[in-house]
Amino acid sequence: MLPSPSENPSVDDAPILHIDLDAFFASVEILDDPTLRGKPVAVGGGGARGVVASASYEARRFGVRSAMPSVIARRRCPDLIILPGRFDRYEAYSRRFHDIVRDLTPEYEPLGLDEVFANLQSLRRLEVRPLQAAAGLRRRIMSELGLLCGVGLGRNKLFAKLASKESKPTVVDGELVEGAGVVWVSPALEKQWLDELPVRALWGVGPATAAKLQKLGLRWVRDLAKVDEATLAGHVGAAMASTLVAYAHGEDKREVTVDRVLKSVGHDQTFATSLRGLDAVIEAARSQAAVVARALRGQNRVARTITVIVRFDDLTSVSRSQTLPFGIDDEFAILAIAEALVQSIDLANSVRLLAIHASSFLERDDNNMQLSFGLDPTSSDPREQAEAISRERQVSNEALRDAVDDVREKFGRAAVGVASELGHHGIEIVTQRGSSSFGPDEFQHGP
DNA sequence: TCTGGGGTCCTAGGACCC
DNA sequence: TCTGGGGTCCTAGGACCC
Repeated sequence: MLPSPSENPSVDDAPILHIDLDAFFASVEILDDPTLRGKPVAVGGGGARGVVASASYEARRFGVRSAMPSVIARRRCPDLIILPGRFDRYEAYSRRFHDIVRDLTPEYEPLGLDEVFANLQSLRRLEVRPLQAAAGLRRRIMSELGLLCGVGLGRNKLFAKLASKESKPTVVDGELVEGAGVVWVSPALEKQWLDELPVRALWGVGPATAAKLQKLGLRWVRDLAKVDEATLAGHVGAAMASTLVAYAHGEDKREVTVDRVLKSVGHDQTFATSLRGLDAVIEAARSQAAVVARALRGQNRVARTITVIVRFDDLTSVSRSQTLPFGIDDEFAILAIAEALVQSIDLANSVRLLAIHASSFLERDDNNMQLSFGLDPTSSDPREQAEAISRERQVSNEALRDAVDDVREKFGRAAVGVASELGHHGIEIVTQRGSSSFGPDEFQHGP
């Protein structure tokens, strides 16, 4: 599209690097099973409601793309091999990918499993040249992992990301066209790049925003550069307007953030056949609560907020959330709250998706302190330890029961027409089964 | 063609406190 | 008697990214 200058930029002209593994999930599957090489392969849900998460370039030649419904993908490519994801495997590759980036610089920020931004500025004194560093990364990722990737370089995240996209192979008329592998947006060419881009190419502009912009007659990034920000804000919100106008002028204040803090965990499940009725939904919530609890404990976090999301067959969604004065990480505690939230939702229509999310994290140790009211559960005195733990358990169960009552009071259980089924069912689950799960074995005190 | 599952961020309104 | 703003937290919904 655009000529890359033959210069060799310094870190000052190309401080930000973006690297993106090609067709990551599909490529890992092919590495693990070489008989798949050269065949159209996709990773994703193969069922009626599945979508493609990753497609090999062989599959892309048929028009298969990620986020495409599998039904459509199969129609375009009848020989498509759709594999379920093996995320443990992808995570293992991702860690090795990050290790290679870390050898270049510790100042990197992963996005998902297959992308990384890196800040090269600290390499200035080492006289590292960005183009050589990028080529070195590609060589190591190929020789050590067997994976292809594209690298973009630019003055900020905006240009680095646009450049890495440009570096990739593409499919033109069903034929694969090699990419450059490494692309640098020189500061002198920034304006030229932006002028040729549709608004949809900008980070944060999806289908909905693109449609709004289109209505305003804004189709190209160069159009956005001329628009009045206050007017735009009236249509897309203040934050979006401000970022879009900045991007259109080539400015991007986003930094490379090394240690992002996790803010929520959750589990979503789309059912092959939609669920009908409260019992079926609660049964599904039971296994989801266990998944969320495991994830929380894996992160050594407890969550104060539990959110339940239900999506109906017409794709409308409703959510209910409850914030507790204390954190939880136990599956029966999460289920007790989730169950009360589910009961507040009108389930007259069948449910295609159920999700449970946990957020507002506390450090587990802070939570223990809060719950044990000054007693030290790590005490060397076994009696104090036992009392602290039993206080914790009691407080948790009482507080949890109060929280469940809060949900019911807030939403009015009679209003949803399931009052007769409720009784103290949820609470009994908590006290009978929750007490064992709140027992001493479940607590992790100290190191 | 009919839309997953893991997340992040933004907005707007209401409650509450000072 | 009627009426302040500002700040923070919570909730519900929407949009977006990989």
